[in-house]
Order: sequence, then structure tokens, then C-alpha cells
Amino acid sequence: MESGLTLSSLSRARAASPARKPLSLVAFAKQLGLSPSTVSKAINGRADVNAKTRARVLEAAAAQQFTPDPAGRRLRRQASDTIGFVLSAPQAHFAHPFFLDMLTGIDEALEGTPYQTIIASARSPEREMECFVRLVEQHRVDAVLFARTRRNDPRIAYLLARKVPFVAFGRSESTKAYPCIDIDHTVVGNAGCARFIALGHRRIAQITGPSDLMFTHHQRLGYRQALAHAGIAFDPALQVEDVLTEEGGARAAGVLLGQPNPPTAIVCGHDLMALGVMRMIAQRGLRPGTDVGVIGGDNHPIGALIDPPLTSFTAQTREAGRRMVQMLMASLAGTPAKQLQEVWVPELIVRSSDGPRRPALASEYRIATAKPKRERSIA
Amino acid sequence: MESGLTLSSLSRARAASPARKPLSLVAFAKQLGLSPSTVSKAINGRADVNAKTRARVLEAAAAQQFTPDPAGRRLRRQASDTIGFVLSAPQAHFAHPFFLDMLTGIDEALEGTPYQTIIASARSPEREMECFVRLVEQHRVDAVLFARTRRNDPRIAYLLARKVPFVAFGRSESTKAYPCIDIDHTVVGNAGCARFIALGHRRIAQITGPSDLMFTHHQRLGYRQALAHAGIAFDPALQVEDVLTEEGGARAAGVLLGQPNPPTAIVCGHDLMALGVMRMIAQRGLRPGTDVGVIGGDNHPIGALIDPPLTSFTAQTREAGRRMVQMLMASLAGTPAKQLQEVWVPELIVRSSDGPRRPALASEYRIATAKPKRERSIA
DNA sequence: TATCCTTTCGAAATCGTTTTCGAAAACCGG
DNA sequence: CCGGTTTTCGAAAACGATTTCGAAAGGATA
Repeated sequence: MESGLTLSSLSRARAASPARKPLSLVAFAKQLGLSPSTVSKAINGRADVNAKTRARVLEAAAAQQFTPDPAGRRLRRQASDTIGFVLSAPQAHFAHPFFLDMLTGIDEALEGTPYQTIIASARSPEREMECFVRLVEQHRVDAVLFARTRRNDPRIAYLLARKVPFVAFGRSESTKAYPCIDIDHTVVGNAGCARFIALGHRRIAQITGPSDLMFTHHQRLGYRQALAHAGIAFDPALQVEDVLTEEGGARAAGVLLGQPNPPTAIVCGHDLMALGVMRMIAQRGLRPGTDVGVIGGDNHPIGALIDPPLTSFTAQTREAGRRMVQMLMASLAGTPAKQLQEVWVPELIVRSSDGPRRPALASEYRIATAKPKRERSIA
Repeated sequence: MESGLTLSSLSRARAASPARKPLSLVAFAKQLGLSPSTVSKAINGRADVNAKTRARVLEAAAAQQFTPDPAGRRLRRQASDTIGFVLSAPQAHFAHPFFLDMLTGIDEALEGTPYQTIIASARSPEREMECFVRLVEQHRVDAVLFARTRRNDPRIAYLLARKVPFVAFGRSESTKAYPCIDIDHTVVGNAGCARFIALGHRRIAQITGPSDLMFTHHQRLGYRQALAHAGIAFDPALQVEDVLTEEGGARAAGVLLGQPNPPTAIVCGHDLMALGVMRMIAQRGLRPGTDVGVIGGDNHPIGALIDPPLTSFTAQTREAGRRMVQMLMASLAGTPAKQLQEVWVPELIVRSSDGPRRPALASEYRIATAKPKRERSIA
């Protein structure tokens, strides 16, 4: 059956579904006693149309809910009015609100513009490029948004070479400037580690995702900065990476805790990994947050609900989605890429997993008892 | 700045971004020494083209990566080749993989077809209809997919009246048939409750989402069926509803546990609610899974990670997304709606939250220690 | 071989919009 | 009132594909 879904069967199928024919621009124009060109110009805000005429057109359009058919518009304009948002390997992030949050922000910012978002998901990291190429070469999108940049990101190289407008969530080591917005993850590594130092820890480990991811790379740099600043020698055995999942975090923690001189605190780059870390700590007979401190990285909502509640960092994913769209519009309008680069500084959200255990409200039990009072979020 | 984003500024902006001109069908046809019509027909699988010619065309198209420009195709065909997927009130489901899973399934099934998915998110339940109307009346989509049906769903009425092809995830009380796929949530209520009865419980409560949601309604029916089957009198005070969030679950549990004769077990319609329920049980000084049994409803991945691990039901959201697309294609091809209705039976995933506490692997600690061995999932 | 039917192809119309360019109208200062 | 400038509008030509319909070629039959 799947193979029977040929292009031809699809096209013939369409004929079966009827639908009332909508108002075309020419018909609408005739109604108003104007030419199609004038109506079009009125709607599109061109200068060469009398203010009075324009008002009349817009009023009638609003009254009759008239909107120019996007199909005609697109053909003539040679633009698809469509922005592609690429999900990378969604199966790996199944329980993470990251992409959906970002998508929501994007959709919000696009409200009222003629643009729409199409999503495309890359089956695997290897097939990511494929996804971009298809979107671009088949003229399905005017611009692209995506996240999870890598240090050396072929997608960025491709889009730049192909001159496709885009905004990335995340920096890279590209020598050419491109519009992007990023969270400063050196802060996540640095401030997380520094907090443990301030709490008296000396043997502090870091668990992150794959280091070819730019944000992971930054986290690792930040961690080393904090150590250096405190005069603590960097021990490579304490900095491990694994995949960005709960299991990855657990596995990495197992490696760390199995060492002869295990760490007393672990900073994580990702909250799901932190969850796995906490699970592994418990499995080893230790108490997360008491025997071994844990700090996460991206404020997964589940972090507030577990026990001990996870100390983490603000993420602002939805706001980032919104901002990416604004930057894209600016980019399309000609603003140079150098002016379209923002780095947001995340803030620590202090809960309980990062230090000696505080008396919990219902300390006998295993599920977080209430939202911690000490939580501090950014405005 | 936001208000400066007029249609006109956008359109002029576009001119700024250049791009190599791609191969048009006429140019491609000329290359082959054929007419555009023949090439088009070859590609679209029409009958009146010689097998040899068709092979030659398809080969060349593959070699040169030629694809007919969707814009022209859409204009002529009077179809957008686009399917709308509507997210309802995403902010309420922030941490739930439901929508992203479904989206992934949809995208998978659409691979290789000329269709693409656009997503639209309804700001609030009240503005849901707005979203549908805009999508349809502005010709942005050929068909629509959506989830979370209500008992009496105006979206379904609208789409049926407007003759827009669609597939819903969830049944409703519509008298007219429409294509849909659904999980049988009476099973969630029934089997969950029955399990507690089998474990010896007699005072069993149910916490669900708002009862105007169809799946919630089914859950509530199933719960009463199980009670009736066991000859236990239904106590309305034990069946409460709240919003579909962790907080909602906690609040509802608070109400139940505050009663003079509180329940010894609680079946939930939704895993996030179950999480809140467990939190409230702990907050009341009781042990979830030991003093009060808890069963969830839709296999949120976090359920396997908490302690005690949450007994729940299979959800198969991604598979459902795939199947919805297949059914939509069938519907477009003329298959009557009555043949496009499926109800899938969820299966219990037994972990630990539903019964007397089993010895945990690292019983001192507060985070689940390992994936439970007893977990049983469907094939 | 003539006739008819089938197969295969292409010319031309069409989808609905935007845009260019020219013409008419209105306005202006002298 | 006139020449020149500015506004305002509309006719017509795109944009790139699909589809209808007719014609040519090929095959079969009498």
C-alpha cells in the first residue's frame, strides 16, 4: 500500500474533493470597479495608489474576508512565503520541550505576516544535509531556521554558499558572519562549576553532550575557565561526554563514580542528562544533592518536579524562537549579518540539587514535595 | 519595529536576496527534445506517454535533480499540496512529547509525497476555530490533521460542513462519520481500575482532564464500567477532573486525599497529572505506590525514570501520526469515511507505582534506580 | 491498400497574482 | 490659460506548471 502512493495516484485523487470556489482578485476588483492591478497594489501597500482608494479596497477586503490566493502570489513573486524549520533527529529529544517551545515562539512571531512555517525532520544527523538541500533546491522555502549548531557546521556553509537567508540558534566556528542567536553556554559551564567551588567542592566533574556541538563546546570551555580561575588543576578524567539523553547521562555518571577518586559534584550540560546522572548516583548508593551535587543546563520543566529539585539554568527557548523570526525579517530586509548576532546570558536557577541537602517539606518521600521557594528565574 | 513589518516592506525585502535560477520544466523539456506537456505527463505518471519516453524523462530528472517548481504546480492544480497540523494550546503541554511525536510520525509518512506539513498553533482553546478558518479560507492547506477532540467538537462540524478533508486523532459525538484514529481510552479507565481491584483495593479514585475532551470522557466511562463489573458502588466524590498538567494532578489529589475516607488508589488519565498526584501523595506524608497506588495513562517517557516508576498505558503517538497520513491519502483518493476509522487498544505498561512497594535496587534513594524489569510494552 | 482504432505527442489555454510601463488626470506656478 | 510635473490608474506581460484537445503516427482488420 505504501508503495502505491505514487505521485499520479495522488494527483488524480485531488479531483475527488470538491470545494466552493473562492473570490479571486479579478472578481473582487470588478466588484469594486477597479482594475486588478490597483487592488493588488492597494493591498500590498504600494505607493502609487490614492489613499482614499486604498482605504476603500482594504475595507472591502476586510468585510469580505478577501485574501489574495497565495498560489498566484507565489508564482509571480518567485517566493514561497515559507520558512523551513528543521528538527534534528527528533527521536533523540523525544521528551524535551526544546523544539516545540521554539516552534511555538516562531509561530507567534510569524502571526500577521504572509509567511508560514513548514517543519522538516532529519531522520538522523547524517541525513541532516539532505533535508536542507531538498528544502532549498526544490524551492519549498525562502529561508531556514534551525538549531543545535556544530563547531564546524556543514549546514551553515551550505546555506551561506547557496545564499539562502537563515537564522541559526547557536554560533559556530564559521569564519563568515551569519545571523544567529545563542545562549552563552560558557556561563553554564563556568557558573555551574564556580558555584560548586563556592560551596567548598574541589573535585568537580562535567558531563556534556558530544563536543562537536557548539553549545557543548562552550560548556566545556566555561568549566575549565572556572577551574582555572579557582586555581584547581584540570583533570581530563573528570570531563566526559555522551549522547544527549537520560541514558547518556547515567552512563557518563557511572564512568565518573567508578573512578578511584570520584567527584563530589557534577555539572551537566543538559537537564535530561542530569536526570540520568541523579539516577546513577542513587543507584550507586549515594544521595544526589547531598553526597554528590548536580547542576543541569537548560531548565527542563521536569527539573522542578523531581527530588531533589534540579538546579539549572534558564533557557528562554520560546523567546529565542520569536527573536529568530524578527532577525530573519531584518536579514531579508537587508540588515547585514554582523548586526544580527545576539548572545543571551543564561541565569542560574537555584533549587536543591546543587548543595548539601536542605530539609525537604516531606522528607520521607521520593517525589518532590513542592516548588522550591528559592527558585529564581529571570524576568 | 514589530508594527513596521508590513506586507509591503516584506515584499520589497525579498528582492534583496538573490539566488541562482533553477531549471524550469520548459528548459528541461527542451534539453530532452520533448514538449513540456509530455515531460509533465511523464513525471506525473499519466497514461498517454510511451514507456520508453517516460523512462528517459525520469532518468534525466533524477540525474539532474529536476523537480517541477511547486509554485506553478499549485497554481494550475488549485491545490496547495500542504497539510495543516494544528497544535492546540501548546503552552499547556510544554513538557509533553505528544505533539512532537505525532509531528514526527506525520513527517515520516509524508516523505516522498509532494505534500508538506505546516504547523499552526492555536493561542488558546477559544481561538482554535480561528486557526482552522484561517488555514482553510486562505487556501493554505488541502487538508487538516489535529488531535485532542472534544465530545462536541466545533472543528469537526466546521471541516465537515466546509468539505475539507481531514483526519482527527480522537473520536467525538459527531453524528456524521469522519476519518479518525483513536486510542480506546475506556481501556485506560477500565483496565487501570480493574488492576487496582485485582490488587485488593476497594476505594479507588480517578483523576482526569476536563471531561469535555473525548478521551477523558472515555476514561471516565471505563472507570465506571470497571467498578460496576466488580460490584463496587460508584462514588462521585472519587471522580475528579482538573487541567491536564502536573499542577492539575496535584490539586485534584489534594482534594481526594483531604476527604474523610480517602482513596487507597488513584487511576489517572494523563501521566503529567499522575506525576502531580504522586507529588501530592508524598507531600501528605504518604508513599506513592505503597500507601496509595497510582496508574498513569499515556506513557510519558519520564514515567520510567521517576521513583517509583509509573505504571501507565502505551500511547503509540508516532505510529498514530503515520497512520493518520495514510488515512488522509486514502480519504483523498475517495475511500469513504466509514472505512477510515480505527480504534487502537492501549496496553498496560506495568512498572511499580500501581501496587505495594517492591524492594528497590537502591532503596535508600529518591531517584529511580533502573528501568524496571517487569516493564512490558506492546510489539 | 483503405479504413478505423489506438497510441503517443505537442500547441495552446489556463490557474491568480504582481509588476512594468504608459496614459490620463490632476495639480502647479507663472 | 499653458507647459510641465506629479498622482493615480489600468492594460498587458510575465511567473511555471498542468490539462485539454487535436493531430500524427503506428497497428490491426477487412
